[in-house]
Amino acid sequence: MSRKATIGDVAKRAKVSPTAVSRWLNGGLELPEATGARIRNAVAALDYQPHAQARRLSKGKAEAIGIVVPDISNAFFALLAGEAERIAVASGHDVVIWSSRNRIERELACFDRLRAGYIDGLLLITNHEDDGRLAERIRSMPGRVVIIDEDVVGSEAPSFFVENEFGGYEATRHLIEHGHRRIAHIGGPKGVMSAIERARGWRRALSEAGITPETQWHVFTEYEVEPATRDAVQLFALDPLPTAIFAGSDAVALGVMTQARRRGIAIPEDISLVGFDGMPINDLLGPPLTSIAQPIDDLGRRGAERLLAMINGEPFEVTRTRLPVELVTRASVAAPRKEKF
Amino acid sequence: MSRKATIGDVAKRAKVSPTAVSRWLNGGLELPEATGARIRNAVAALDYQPHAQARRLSKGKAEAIGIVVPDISNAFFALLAGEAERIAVASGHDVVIWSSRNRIERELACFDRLRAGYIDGLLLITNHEDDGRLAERIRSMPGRVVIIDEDVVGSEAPSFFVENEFGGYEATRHLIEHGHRRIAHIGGPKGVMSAIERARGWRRALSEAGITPETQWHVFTEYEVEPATRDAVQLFALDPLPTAIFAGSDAVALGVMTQARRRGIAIPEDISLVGFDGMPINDLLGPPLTSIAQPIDDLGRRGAERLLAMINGEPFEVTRTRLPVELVTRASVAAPRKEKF
DNA sequence: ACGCTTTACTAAAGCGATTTACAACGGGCT
DNA sequence: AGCCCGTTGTAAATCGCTTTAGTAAAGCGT
Repeated sequence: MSRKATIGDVAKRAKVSPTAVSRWLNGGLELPEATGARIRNAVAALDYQPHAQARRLSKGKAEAIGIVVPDISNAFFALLAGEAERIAVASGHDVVIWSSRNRIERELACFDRLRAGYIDGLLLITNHEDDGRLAERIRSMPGRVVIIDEDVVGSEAPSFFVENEFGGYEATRHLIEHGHRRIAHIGGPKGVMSAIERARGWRRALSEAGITPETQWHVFTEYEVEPATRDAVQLFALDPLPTAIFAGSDAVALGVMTQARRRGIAIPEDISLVGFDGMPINDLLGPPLTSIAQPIDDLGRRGAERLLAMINGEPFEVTRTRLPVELVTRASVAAPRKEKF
Repeated sequence: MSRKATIGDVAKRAKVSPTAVSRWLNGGLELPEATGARIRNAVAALDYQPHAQARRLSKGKAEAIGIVVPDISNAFFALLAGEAERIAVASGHDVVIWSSRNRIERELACFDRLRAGYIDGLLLITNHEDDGRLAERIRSMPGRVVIIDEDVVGSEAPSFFVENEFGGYEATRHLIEHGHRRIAHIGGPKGVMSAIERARGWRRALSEAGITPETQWHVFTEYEVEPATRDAVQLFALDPLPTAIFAGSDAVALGVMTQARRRGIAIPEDISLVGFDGMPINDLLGPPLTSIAQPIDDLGRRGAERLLAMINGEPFEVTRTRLPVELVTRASVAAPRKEKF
């Protein structure tokens, strides 16, 4: 196998200078048809492709963006990343995906990649509370970072969230309308914006209905199935049991379902359940899961578009966009059992 | 914000040559503690990081691998890619993920990236029949490609598959043992190895039980929920209905479930169902889905390990490894209803 | 005091593109 | 004839790092 053709080889074959080839290929030089044809033929004959690294070094651009997600094998993030990837690839950028596994060191490492020029910009999706280091890194790279889905307190970057408070409110309203009053909430970690806001919506709906939640009705967990399964135990230890549960994400709802199944508690007959995310699979769960649907595609798309625009020179501006959510009713909610007094 | 520090700045500050800095940092030069400390301090003071593109150009390595999946937002591929990513990152490589959306042009484009040096190696996961172009590209880049999960006919590369035939056989045996005899199969596309092998296992099990499948019992679809939902219609048009269905993947089984639900057909009471993949979510479906579990993590891990080893100079060798599968029984299989004659 | 080895580094040549600045040439105008 | 200008290019610098091939100085044995 012969060495890969370089621009010099093409130039030699087309009997012009490398400069001419480069400029002609990149559209910076008009040449008579005959010369153009010679270059075109040489490129074809040698199957020439500009060397990625050399080009990047010269241009000072990586033509790539990074996406940091807590875990790419989580369907929600896979969906989000998939959409962002689609947008980025369409505009000629490569996409490097990192699973941070919620380790802040891994997230910080991605910023090193950014500084080192591996990528031109970063789409950041976190899942946990920042200790200040992330925010500092984000501020240090203005115009290079877009935040999606979950806030990083004190950061300054364009960000795209959903209406978490309203979603929590709607979910809880829906349960109240079905006659529930003992409505527990198992949500994301303390200190995380989405968890705080969703819980706030839950409280507001309860309060409007004249219900005062007991402290133990609110359980904190992580937005993953395993931890949620573990922490859901606290819900099932309540006496009396809640008649309904608002889960802070669909993954958390999956944890609740797992735990309910283990204990022979039927959903929705014994306990009603509402999730948050609106994953496509919800339709097929047992039972199909009522959930607050997020516009996942929009989050990914708009985040990616904004990042690419900034990379291409759109002025840096700190915006915080809220995208709407929507209640999707399925079969995991029913009226509570009649209680005996 | 000042310009990023270069190796020259570090050298100046540490009062040595750039060569010394480079070699010392890369472990190619032993220096007295005092000099080392000066460099270390300079690096820290300037917050120096080697420029990614320059380093790559110099070394002739991208320190990155690519992963091509049909669709990253499909949970199976997300799981696979996630595991491969973990391995690659652990060895200091970046991971570029492409969703091919089963368009062969997009897959070919990834090979251009490989040739252009954007990445050092490619982990290829396809889902469809090749027209020969993929195989040719793979052959043209020996030692740079590893194939996972699905064969590319005529390619020459290390590959990791699962025991599809045995899986199909086991799934069908399981149904036969429950008393089923009218067992249909809806599987992946014609011409795709996994689909052919799984169907072969299905046929063998039937044949051993003295059952001759009718032609219409075998429906072809794609390994995605949407197409499977559409094509499952053919199964429900059969008269008499099959009492059991072996689906070629869990996504296909999801399609069957969707269609059954629409028609008010109960699983497993009216029809039993077995899937293939063993996705974690199967536990929580309605009903929990019996399935042939693939060692997804192993596929991703071993594929990535092999690719990295080849990049690091392990001799190129065409191997085809088969990983074992395992029947995981859940609630989607029951005995067939008694028939009236 | 001489040559040899070891220590502690460095100069300069790449890597393969892009880009800036400039040059040769022919033709039209005055 | 001399000048200008558009066309058709080219030479050389640059991006920031790695790496090959050395060199200067110190140490050491005899």
